[in-house]
Amino acid sequence: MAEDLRTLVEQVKAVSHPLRLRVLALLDAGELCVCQIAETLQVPQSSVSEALKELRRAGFLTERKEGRWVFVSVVKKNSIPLLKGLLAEAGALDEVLQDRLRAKEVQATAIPVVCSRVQKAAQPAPVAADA
Amino acid sequence: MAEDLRTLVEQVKAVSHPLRLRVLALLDAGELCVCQIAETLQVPQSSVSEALKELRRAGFLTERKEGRWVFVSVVKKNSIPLLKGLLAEAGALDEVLQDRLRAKEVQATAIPVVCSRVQKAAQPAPVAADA
DNA sequence: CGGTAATATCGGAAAATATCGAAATATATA
DNA sequence: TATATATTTCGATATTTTCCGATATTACCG
Repeated sequence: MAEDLRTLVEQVKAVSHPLRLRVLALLDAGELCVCQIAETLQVPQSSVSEALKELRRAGFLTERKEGRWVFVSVVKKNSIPLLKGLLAEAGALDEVLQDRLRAKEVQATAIPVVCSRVQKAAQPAPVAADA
Repeated sequence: MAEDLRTLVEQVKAVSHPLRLRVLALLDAGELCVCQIAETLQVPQSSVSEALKELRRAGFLTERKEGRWVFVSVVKKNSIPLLKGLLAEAGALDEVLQDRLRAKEVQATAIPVVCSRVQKAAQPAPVAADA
């Protein structure tokens, strides 16, 4: 529960953005690490990182570090009525359900493989051979 | 219930703003006309009008016209989980409760008086007498 | 240590939004 | 019709946000 209007507005702002809401709704189905999110949603890793920063600031996430991986998940949402209502709606959306299916697939692959795939995707462009 | 992510984000955006959220929370306590809102919150009437426009677009308001006055109120909120959660939080905030008290006071005055007061407040500045 | 892998932060140009006075639109009433 | 009144829309500026490649940071490994 927010304690003032300013805080509540900040929380709302945190989810008033397609990627951030998508990430939140995705995580509501279970924890993922940053590169898994980037791969699932097919967006640059830095964008995911920034999205997570905002969601964290709003108090919507908890984290668990495992080596260099950061696993993120949604806080117990009953403590935040706003989250409960929001995720109830989001969880019913096709796009969100599809993201979750995609996440399942991503999870079937070993994390280091997923991560390196995300790194590769960030490369400028593989300038067709120099031979 | 929003039917896609884009729509849901638009709804969230509509309330990711101090004035808009304040107005929504205020109206949750009962209908008011535009000038009553402006007077209660002590903000320019055009700002209230713009705030209402966004809230309307999001589907959060219903209107009732009475002469030149427009009375606005919040839609039945159980149909929108997001609203339910949000207003549950907002309704507990001091600032919102105080706004509602102020609205009660404003409602004790006849509407035309309130409206003209709001109009006056918009004047540039009453350049101290010409006698 | 040096190297590599995962994540975070920065830079900064483009796009979006906020703000509020002024002008335009209704809607009354005389 | 003319005038006043309540609300909406416009205009123009200021501020904030978005986006993502490049770079920094952190953590592990040999």
